[in-house]
Amino acid sequence: MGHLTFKLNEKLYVRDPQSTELGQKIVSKGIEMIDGLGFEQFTFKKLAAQVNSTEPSIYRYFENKHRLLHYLTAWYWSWLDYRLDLATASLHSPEEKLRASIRVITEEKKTDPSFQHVNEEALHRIVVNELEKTYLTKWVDDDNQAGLFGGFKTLTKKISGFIKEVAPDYPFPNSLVSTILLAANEQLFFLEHLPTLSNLDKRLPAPQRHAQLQVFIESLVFGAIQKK
Amino acid sequence: MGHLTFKLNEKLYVRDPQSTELGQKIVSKGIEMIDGLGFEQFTFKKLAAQVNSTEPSIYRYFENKHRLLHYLTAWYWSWLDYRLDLATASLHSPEEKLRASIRVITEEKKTDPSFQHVNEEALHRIVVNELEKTYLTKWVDDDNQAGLFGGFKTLTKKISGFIKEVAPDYPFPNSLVSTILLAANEQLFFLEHLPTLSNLDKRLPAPQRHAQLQVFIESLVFGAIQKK
DNA sequence: CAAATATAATAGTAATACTAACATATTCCC
DNA sequence: GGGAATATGTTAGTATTACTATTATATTTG
Repeated sequence: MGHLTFKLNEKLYVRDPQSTELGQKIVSKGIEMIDGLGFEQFTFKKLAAQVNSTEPSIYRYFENKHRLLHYLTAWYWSWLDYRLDLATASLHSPEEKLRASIRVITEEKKTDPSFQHVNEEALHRIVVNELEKTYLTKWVDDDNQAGLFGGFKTLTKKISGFIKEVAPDYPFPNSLVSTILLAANEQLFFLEHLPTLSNLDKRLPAPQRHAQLQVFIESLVFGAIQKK
Repeated sequence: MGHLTFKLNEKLYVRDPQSTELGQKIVSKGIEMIDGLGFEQFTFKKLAAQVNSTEPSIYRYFENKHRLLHYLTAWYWSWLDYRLDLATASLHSPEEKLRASIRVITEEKKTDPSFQHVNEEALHRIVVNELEKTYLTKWVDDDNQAGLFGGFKTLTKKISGFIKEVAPDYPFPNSLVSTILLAANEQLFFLEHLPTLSNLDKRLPAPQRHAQLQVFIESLVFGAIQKK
């Protein structure tokens, strides 16, 4: 339990939070607090109080709260990538791998005992609610230059590769994958807050809802590439 | 020229900006400035300077800059809805209407002489860059209660209606429409800032790019509902 | 044990997102 | 034409945020 770590882009932090206890507390409490308060209400001052430290100490790990959000989403994409590898390792046909990818994307996210200090359920809610805030900023191009979106790109490329194997002539594999990666989260958001924009059923228990989501995303992917 | 107006939800503003000159200047300069600066860098103080007025005067029209963004996106959805009606009025088959809807969604947005005080090109860029900020907030549920997302819902429902006519058995018409409404903008954003996440070609001139976007969205919609 | 390193403590700044209170200008209508 | 209402302007102020600088104190390490 808690024996794995991801090597994330060094530009994501000032000092690697995995290397010290304070750093780990910043990450795990940071997840808790962003999940609880929402990103705009979350501040390093409040976080400092929760980890029994001070604002300047936190700034020694992350340039600002925005970079912390980047770090968390990058971690999330690495985690999905890892889960994708686990789910596809034993599979052979690209179509099976594609189907497994969609399952990984849409399945309910449960806390993974392989990673301490990270509450994946809370982290997934953060991704659903805040992901877009990592790139809808005036720094997108600089952040992209720095490689901060590498995790998202890696995952997109991997799934896109399966699509290319299944349907080599489909002209929009990357667009399709980036669309479903976002849509899966958007639909969960709409389900919660703007239910008329979705056909997922809030009254169903979580596993069924995620099954519906999976069917929806499959209808997009396999429909677009014409394999039913 | 400039002879049409939309009746927007009264909760979007404190005082109707269409009713006075200052109000109209706030809207048109607001569009210009949010487009130029980005939403976070845009402030009522800066806007006040541009319209030769003062912060408190602007607060008499909009509760805060967030509500102004709501107002602008609501206007945008009303405008698309209006263009959708124009584009489908003469059509008869639901499939044609659906195809026309996708064209309206994906086509290049040009300034519409029917509406003064609104630069639709700039407004579309704002929607591409800032739309999500209207709902990814702690006020979503209150804002939804107040009906601020009515425009988006109306448009979704209308297009969803076409889908239901074409494919009565497809279980996710609303999800499909909300997904493509967002995806069309996301892909334009990625094209500009994270091109590896898209297959649209930045080197192509705008009309062809929008044609590609249209083909991509058609592949999603007609693929999902199984009509090619 | 000294030196390096990490953290804490304190204080301060510019900008933001407002709000209050009051003055003035304009228009509406009797 | 005069008074009332309405819209706008003026000035000033507040709490919070997102930092930064400086100095002091632990703690680890070689």
